[in-house]
Amino acid sequence: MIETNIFFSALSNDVRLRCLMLLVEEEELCVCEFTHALGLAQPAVSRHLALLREAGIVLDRREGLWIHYRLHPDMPQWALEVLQVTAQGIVGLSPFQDDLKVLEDMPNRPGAPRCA
Amino acid sequence: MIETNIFFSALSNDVRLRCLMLLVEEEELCVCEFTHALGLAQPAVSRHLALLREAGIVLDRREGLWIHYRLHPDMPQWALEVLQVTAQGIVGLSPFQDDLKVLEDMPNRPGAPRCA
DNA sequence: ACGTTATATATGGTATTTGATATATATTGT
DNA sequence: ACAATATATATCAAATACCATATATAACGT
Repeated sequence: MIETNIFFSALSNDVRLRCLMLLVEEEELCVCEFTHALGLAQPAVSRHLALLREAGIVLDRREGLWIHYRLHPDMPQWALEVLQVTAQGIVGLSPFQDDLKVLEDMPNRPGAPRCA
Repeated sequence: MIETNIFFSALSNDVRLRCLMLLVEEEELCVCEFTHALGLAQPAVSRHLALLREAGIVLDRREGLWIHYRLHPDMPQWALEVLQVTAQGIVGLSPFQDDLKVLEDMPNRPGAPRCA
């Protein structure tokens, strides 16, 4: 990822920022976990994740039917720090706080790293 | 400032991000310094600064004919950290690096805190 | 090969953002 | 009161982003 305007416009949408805040906390998530946590329709989530992927902010990995997303390991250090600093600042606020709670209560999570 | 989408969409424009990166380094600048450093028309700069003001990211202060802008002191800590981390990451790249150099070489700067 | 599940892409309508240009406001000096 | 300077706002066309809905793809089990 190179262009700062693409990076920040990616963060400027609520749905995408909520997805990223979840990824800062949760390491790796599949689409069904995002749709469950955010309470949004699958095409909406998928389209926003596609934009994050094209921006180089997330990386996807297919495993059977599931596609797992995580923060892109090649993201510049400053961009990762922006995400982490933002998460520290807003993770206690709505709707981000609720998203995490809903995700943790989700039944039958696919890969489910247990949330400490 | 409260809404994350307003904050990040403010940063998603090149002109505004360049203004903010200058403010992270320079403390306080007036409009003529922005227009000189960025090489843009006054109305363009003024409108972008207005947007930053409405978003609560900068604060303006009139002194005679000049209007000085600085980072808003009431900005949430995490937002300020986002700006600082971003500056550390990109201040060495174009066009941000050049903006600073052009500003330092500007003749007859108004308040001009000398740049260390 | 067929159905099912998980995810992706396409489409169209509407709203927002942008850049360029013109005009307005506010302050100072005379 | 007038001119000059610094800055702000208004306007409009073009581009972009957004949401909702419909459709397509890809992998798996039978």
